[in-house]
Amino acid sequence: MKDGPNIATLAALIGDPARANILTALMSGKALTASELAHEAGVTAQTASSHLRKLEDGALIARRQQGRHRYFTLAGDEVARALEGLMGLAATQGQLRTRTGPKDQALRTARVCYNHMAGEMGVRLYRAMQDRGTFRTTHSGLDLTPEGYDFVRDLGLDPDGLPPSRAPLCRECLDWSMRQSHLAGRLGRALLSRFEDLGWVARVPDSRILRVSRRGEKEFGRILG
Amino acid sequence: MKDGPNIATLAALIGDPARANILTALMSGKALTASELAHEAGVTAQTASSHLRKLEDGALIARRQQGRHRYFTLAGDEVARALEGLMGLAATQGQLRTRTGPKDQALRTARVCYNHMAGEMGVRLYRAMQDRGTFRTTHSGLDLTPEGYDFVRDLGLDPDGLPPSRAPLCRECLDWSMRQSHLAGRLGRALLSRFEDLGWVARVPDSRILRVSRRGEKEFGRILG
DNA sequence: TTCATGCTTCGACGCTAATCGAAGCATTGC
DNA sequence: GCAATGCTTCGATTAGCGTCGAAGCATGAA
Repeated sequence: MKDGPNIATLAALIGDPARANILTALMSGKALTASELAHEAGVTAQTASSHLRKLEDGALIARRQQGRHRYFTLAGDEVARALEGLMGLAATQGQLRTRTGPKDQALRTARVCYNHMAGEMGVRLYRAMQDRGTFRTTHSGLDLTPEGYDFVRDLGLDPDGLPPSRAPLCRECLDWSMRQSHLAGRLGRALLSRFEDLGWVARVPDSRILRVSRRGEKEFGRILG
Repeated sequence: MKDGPNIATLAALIGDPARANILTALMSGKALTASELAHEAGVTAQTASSHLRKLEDGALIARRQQGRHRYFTLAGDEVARALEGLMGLAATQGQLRTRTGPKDQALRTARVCYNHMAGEMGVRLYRAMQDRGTFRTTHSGLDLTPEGYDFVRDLGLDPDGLPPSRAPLCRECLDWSMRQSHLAGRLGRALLSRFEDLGWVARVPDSRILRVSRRGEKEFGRILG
């Protein structure tokens, strides 16, 4: 048999604890330096350097030199999606790192998934948008209806004016904590960015947790009906 | 940081070549014996036994004793989905096992993805169904429209009479070769089964390849317009 | 230039885990 | 009961890889 793509080397690459920690840290969407990642992974700089090299060779992360720092990010959307997939499976098996502490609860409420919003807030928002007829499925994927355009414009975003990229405008992303989809794609990214600008949510430093402000609570409550 | 589920142990479990081969073989959806899997993985029976034990402890596969044979299957939908996700990422990186040989081509045309149809045929079918307005998105996921019910009934299936399970009726599954979605879920499973009964497609032994019969070509051509 | 910072390379150590031969249990068939 | 088949357990070997100390190399600051 041995059909299909070779997943062994890829999975082995993710399968080391230090590298998994690095990748998880990069799921915040931020670019982090080698030293920061070494600290996240709990290993020395030398060891981290070796891991980063392997991850880069495996095309899971990308590097960007800036001065004497080297910033690393996930190589792309595809990588983030596969990682979220693994997290989803791990979560169903109770393989949670922390035994549902307060931090875990905060993660489930709202968090960053690479560059869009995930967790309960993300899923509820996506559901509310669906119930308003924001989306339609076409053969090329998820698309905005005219009502959807209005909804997005009301939030102060122009769907046609988003920064172009290879990624689709709308895409579903399976949420590991909710076991339902939330919104990803260029629109998902733009929405999170917009919510931050509006001060509805704020990133907690050194974490993927999103803190929802009082104002955010109110505004989301209005949108979610 | 160290937020979220522990993906390292899970990925490490998948990351061994022998175990990856075993899991890939089980993606055919069939239940295979320990000896068959040992052969697929290219290791001796003892080694395979050790791997199977680990996979079972990791809740990736399930065993079923039958006489003096032990049959193994994937533990569920979730596992198949995560594996397909990894294959998707691996495929984008050109990590194909066989360098696009004839076998690879056949896999891309039509194959089994756990229990539903994937590859070009699967994606084209799903697209055609979408263009006919077969589906609508609700907050609980993908659902059939009245037109969708008619479409499925015309194929000789009763959507309400499908075998019950925890899995949703309709679900998207990202196709690693096409980079687009095909249909999974209980309906996806029922459709593949129906196509086999009708003789439109047939499984190639010891492989995930689906061979489309002449009659199948004609009928699919009719459906796909 | 000189020093400090950030990262990488080299080399050596240690440990985990994959592998298989041989033996041990079950289950089935005769 | 006895032999054959299918699978697992045990034990020993081996190879690979993660790890870190020490040194090397850039870049930027003083």
